[in-house]
Amino acid sequence: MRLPNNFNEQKKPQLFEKLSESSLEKLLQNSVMQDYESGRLLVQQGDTPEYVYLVIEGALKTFRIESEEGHEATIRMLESGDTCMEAVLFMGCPSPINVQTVNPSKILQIPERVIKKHVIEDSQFAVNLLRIVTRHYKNAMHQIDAINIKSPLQRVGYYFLVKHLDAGHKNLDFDLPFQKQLIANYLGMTPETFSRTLKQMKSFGIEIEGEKIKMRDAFSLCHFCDSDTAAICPLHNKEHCRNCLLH
Amino acid sequence: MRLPNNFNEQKKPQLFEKLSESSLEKLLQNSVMQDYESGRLLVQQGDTPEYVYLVIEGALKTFRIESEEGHEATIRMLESGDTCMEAVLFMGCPSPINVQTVNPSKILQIPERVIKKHVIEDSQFAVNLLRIVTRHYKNAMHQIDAINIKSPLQRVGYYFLVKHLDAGHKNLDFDLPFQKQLIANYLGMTPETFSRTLKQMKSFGIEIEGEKIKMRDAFSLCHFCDSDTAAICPLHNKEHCRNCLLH
DNA sequence: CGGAGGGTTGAGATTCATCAACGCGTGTGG
DNA sequence: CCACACGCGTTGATGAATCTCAACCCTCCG
Repeated sequence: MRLPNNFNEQKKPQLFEKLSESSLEKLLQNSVMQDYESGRLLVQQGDTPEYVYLVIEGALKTFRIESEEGHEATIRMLESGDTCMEAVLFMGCPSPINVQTVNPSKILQIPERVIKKHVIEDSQFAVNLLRIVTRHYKNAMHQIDAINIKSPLQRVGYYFLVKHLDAGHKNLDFDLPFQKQLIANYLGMTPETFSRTLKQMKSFGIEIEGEKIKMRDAFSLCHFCDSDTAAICPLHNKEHCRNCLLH
Repeated sequence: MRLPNNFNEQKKPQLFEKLSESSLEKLLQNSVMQDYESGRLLVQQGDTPEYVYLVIEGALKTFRIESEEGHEATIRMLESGDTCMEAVLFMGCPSPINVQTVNPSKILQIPERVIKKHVIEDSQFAVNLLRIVTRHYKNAMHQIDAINIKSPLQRVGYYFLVKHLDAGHKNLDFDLPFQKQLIANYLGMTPETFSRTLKQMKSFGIEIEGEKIKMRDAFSLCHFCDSDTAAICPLHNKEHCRNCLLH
């Protein structure tokens, strides 16, 4: 079992970060690499969790379904390098979420037992898990307040800001990593309102062409910043962010 | 530093669960017990996290504030035995949340350094933290789908169901543990709609008198159950839940 | 060429927030 | 002891915002 080189070179907390060779080997030896077609349901609400899923290539979404109408609420959207179900393993209950591929995907699956055993044996691994789960939790908190108290415009703006910082703050262009329907649902709105909101973004100096996003300048998205995102932004407090609400 | 006896006798995952005497002692020796009046702000968005807070008596809420209008989004409401800021410690960023007392409270504060060091030294403690954080995350996921795809009636119903199961499924009566404003905000609605929704609950056999909730029978709330809550319900699949949407 | 899926646009309906007023219980100060 | 103010909860009328439904365009693909 081998992973692509420089698979771990990302800024997000990673499952295998700083693990010793032997520790990593133990995990990989008991894991399975698998290919899936797009739209494949890997986990259903109510299933007992069996694996942690690590996306090698492709994309997944995790979501909940309401029983009556069948409406979906997207919890997370995962790209290459992301994991899911690590948190669910430790909840001690059936899975509260569905997991589904949204593209053809290559997935590494690590069995539940292997993970639980390894947490006890390797405290670095435990810390990695803690970092990952808390990161998820942080995003969830942002989602909650976004849906509760932010306007659609603010939600899209904040989403763009995060994507922009992810892409490196020097790039004034970036791509939407998922199809618009999916992003819309993740942001708690219909595709229609998402589309309408995108047009409003023009007045902030943001041009949208298909999935390409182009910012007029590096400060176009400052308007949507908040205190815990400012801490990540390399422009914060160096040159004063023009529209920053924090000032 | 001593804790009340049988402080650990709860079904929720607890910070000090299964710790050895010496391990527990190390934690408590470096902690501070403090009393606060109601309404005291313990942590602000943007602060660097300094403590984990364990509620001995009283109540806290954690919430986020939107910059423009000052609207609040409640993330969690804590009672005696609950902790907060454990997750934030491992996010590696300024606190994304505010923490405030909603009652006069007695709080045990464990410094950040003590926690981080102890996670490495005692893997049982690491697992405890994982359990707690994943529990929070689970609740956050429920909040997200509640606000996204559930009607106010369903949100209140589900909230009641959880409180009912918390209180022990044999009790047909239980109390609202917080003031209605707060619960309303937690559920992502105004106090007005919360009040109006409470009246609708009567048609499901739920009587509300002030903060007292009285269920007509043990199945009154089955209508609001979902797959991951059913796993906790002692009535599930024994006697078939009458209105259960899962069947 | 035709169909399917994603995205956009428009018109209408619904729902919840907003605003305002009131009742009620409590605590306070004259 | 009473008057009053205050906070919380409730109720009603109004309006705005977003969802819904429908039609249309586009691209991709068989």
